Amino acid sequence: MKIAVCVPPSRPSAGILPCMGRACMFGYTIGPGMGREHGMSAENLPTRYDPESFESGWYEKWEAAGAFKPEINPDGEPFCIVIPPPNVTGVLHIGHALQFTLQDLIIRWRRMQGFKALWLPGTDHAGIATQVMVERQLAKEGTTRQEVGREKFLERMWQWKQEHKDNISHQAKALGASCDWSRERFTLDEGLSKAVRRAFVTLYNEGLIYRDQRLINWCPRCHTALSDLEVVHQEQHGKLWNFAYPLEAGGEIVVSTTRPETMLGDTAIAVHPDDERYRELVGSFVIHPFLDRRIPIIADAELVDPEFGTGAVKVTPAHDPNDFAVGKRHDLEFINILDSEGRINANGGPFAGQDRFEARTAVLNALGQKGLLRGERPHEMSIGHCQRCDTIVEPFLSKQWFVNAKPLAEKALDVVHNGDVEIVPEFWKATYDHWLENIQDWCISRQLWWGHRIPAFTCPEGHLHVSEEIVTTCPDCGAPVEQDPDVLDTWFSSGLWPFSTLGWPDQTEDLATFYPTSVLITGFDILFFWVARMIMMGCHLAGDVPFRTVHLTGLVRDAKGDKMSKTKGNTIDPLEVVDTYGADAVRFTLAALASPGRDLPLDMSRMEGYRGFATKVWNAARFVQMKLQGDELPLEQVSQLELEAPQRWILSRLSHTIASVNRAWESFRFDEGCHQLYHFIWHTYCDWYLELVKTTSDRLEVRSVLRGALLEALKLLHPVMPFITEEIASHLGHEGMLITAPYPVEHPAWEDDALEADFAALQELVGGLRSYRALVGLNQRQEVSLTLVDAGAPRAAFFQAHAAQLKQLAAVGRLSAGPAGKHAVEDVLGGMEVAIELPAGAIGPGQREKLEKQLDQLATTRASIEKRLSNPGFTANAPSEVVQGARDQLAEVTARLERLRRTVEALSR
RNA sequence: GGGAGGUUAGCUCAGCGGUAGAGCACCUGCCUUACACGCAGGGGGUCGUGGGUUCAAAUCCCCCACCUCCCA
Repeated sequence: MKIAVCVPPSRPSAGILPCMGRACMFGYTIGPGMGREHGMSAENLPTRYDPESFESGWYEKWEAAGAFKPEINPDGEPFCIVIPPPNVTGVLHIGHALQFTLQDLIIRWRRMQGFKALWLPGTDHAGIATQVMVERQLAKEGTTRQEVGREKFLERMWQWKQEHKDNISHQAKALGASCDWSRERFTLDEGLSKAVRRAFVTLYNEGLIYRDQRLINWCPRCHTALSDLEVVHQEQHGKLWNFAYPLEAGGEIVVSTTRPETMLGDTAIAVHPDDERYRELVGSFVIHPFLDRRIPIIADAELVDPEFGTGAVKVTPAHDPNDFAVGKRHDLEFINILDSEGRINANGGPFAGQDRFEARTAVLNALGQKGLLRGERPHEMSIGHCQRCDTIVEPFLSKQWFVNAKPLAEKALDVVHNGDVEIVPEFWKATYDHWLENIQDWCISRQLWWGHRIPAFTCPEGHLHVSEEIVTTCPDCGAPVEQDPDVLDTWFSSGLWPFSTLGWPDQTEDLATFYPTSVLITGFDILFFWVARMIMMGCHLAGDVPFRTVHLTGLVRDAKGDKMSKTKGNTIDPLEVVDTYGADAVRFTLAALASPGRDLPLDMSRMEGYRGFATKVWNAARFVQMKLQGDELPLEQVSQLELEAPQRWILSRLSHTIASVNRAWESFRFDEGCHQLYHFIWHTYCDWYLELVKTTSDRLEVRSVLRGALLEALKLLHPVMPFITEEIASHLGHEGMLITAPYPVEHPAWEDDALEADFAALQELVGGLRSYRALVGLNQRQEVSLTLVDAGAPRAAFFQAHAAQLKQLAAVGRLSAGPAGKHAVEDVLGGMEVAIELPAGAIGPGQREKLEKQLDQLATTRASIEKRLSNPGFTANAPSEVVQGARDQLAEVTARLERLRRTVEALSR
């Protein structure tokens, strides 16, 4: 294959229409005075569309040409997308393929429009998730990370990261992702780590990051704190137990609990202050049945609902968020009864060493033995699980680092309200607002090894120093210091991604050029985790919003609409479907299914259908190629000649299509753009235009339009189907690659509504003729005679002039004007009265029945229009064009009714 | 409990104030020299229920039902 490396023309800055005068616009390099011949050197397109044979080749050519780098359009306006970095946890799934497709579509479109377009790729270290993977690997080898040691363990992590990162890049390339790999980033890169340290220190110095002993979510499996967002609440059938605490003064008080084992940490019993039943007891004490402890009875209106259970509540400040607040309010003792594994610690007395669930049973048994159990009943409750390993999380008292999120959230709310950041689809704003308005402080420290080490240093004296640079000795006392062993929440570094990847905190050229970035495309499921935090961090640290627009996509689901998951086994491997259907079909399918704000039920039959579309394009191109002689003119030249109607018509349709496709991309209506492309190429260009010109395709201007319109359509399609469009264009003698060709722009001069109306009439006439042919079972090629009854009608001349096309499209053997023949079917088609001469006896009783059914339908239609028109309110209030439309329609229906009735009557004789 | 989205042809979804659309599936003819991953023709919907606004409502407003998701 001939490889032409495109040297892109310098173009005016983006947003401005590319110069129409430039000869290379339509792919030709035109020397002085002479169009260079094309096409003769290009090989014929193979008969079979075989995506595998050319896809990877094109990717290499694009990359070799530097087409993915923004510098390819040095003078363009900057346009930037940073990739939502896939986790290095594993391989990409079809949801990534969706997002890669949409991002690539937008970036290719903008690049072709002349923008200095950057799509910056990268991956995320995904702290817990990845560490869990490697820990599992170690477990299989019969060891643990503690045994291996921090240093060796991290080596394993980096090894894992490298393998998976390579795999991810490979998958992205197979999909055609045109990202600038020279700018690829990883969240643990030195530059990004520096950004993390700067962010941490800055926020710390501003008082927005602090360390505190608080109740956090603890995963006993991962041995780490989690943020609230990383806890997944699941409804579960539990039990509510009642048991009695003996009163110090004799008697008992019965409390209800879903977690009896926590009674080991109880430091109060709370009742409602207005509750008559317990008023006397407030201020007295109960005796702990297993531990040597007196526990006060307190009154708290906030915690206690007197209607619920017995109206008395045990209070465990160190193991329940509500109780924690009570503990603070009443200055209670905070007794931690668990260790980091979720086992009862020494504070649990006789139960020490037992797992939390064993302890539950043991405590219940012990209560039973002491005769303190007072019954149980089923209870529905919501239990928090670790997002990564599904272990039940434990509210746990622990010293952690937090971000004071409220001040950051306020700004993040502002920028969305005032439009600095646009959220698409808009309805997500409500969810975004709600979350930010109720935001809680964000626990950012993790007891993991894989991540950014917290830049905090402490000496044995307890002096704390937070510093971007490594501290070795305490500036206060000179003692050696130790760095905080913990790492930061992955989302902390992800929150910096749009600017850390561009070089922040250094004031790099990329940062100056591309920040704020233009668009973020990501799934709605990480709106809080990531999108909101990027906005908070960007506004606060980078001084501006991280992106102008965020487009939230739906989730890819299986054909039945179920969520994909490995356990269900309904996941789809992007590489596998690319192998089966070709990357272009996969991309087109995903983009066409991407209706705003909706999930994408992915049915393989859709994929097959769009592979069919790719094949259609391929075959259309083969047809065109067969007609070419090598001297075709570029579209801009040929469109200035006196063209015949079919050529002017396809250019008019093309221009309208170009306009709607651009509009669709502009508004993220990927579905709409794809449907426009599909319809134009298949149902306009192939079904009608190719058929219209089959008899005239030897002429230069016809061949030129045939080729030129196809090339324009290919450019229009290129952002969705980059490979096939590139491959075909090269075979049609297009000079230079489509990836850097100017994106088509609307040509108002080509648009001709009157002509389109004529062609719509022609299509209706052809459709009618085919219908009658099918009605009587006439072969599609068997000729019929057509009479234009009202020879003076304006459209008669148009039809007469296109007798050749009528023959080609509807096998009209003889076209005449004048009165209808005796045995003709009369009808009104394409806005004029026509008579179709069918072979004698073609219409039998069966056909007559169908015609009569048609008559009934027409009569019904007419009645409804008449009803509308007879309403004085309608004629008085409706816009005149609507009323006129109804009148025209009535006239046409009436005319058809008369003609058809005449036909049926004639048949009856 | 709070919030968001959905309910349109067998399936998956567009349309969101002026005569019900697409793709796939289905039925009937066709290998018409680009394409059977095709060509042509066709059947199929009281647009979730009930009210209201309007000359006109799938489309706007209200009530309800059911489904999905998020937050607590």
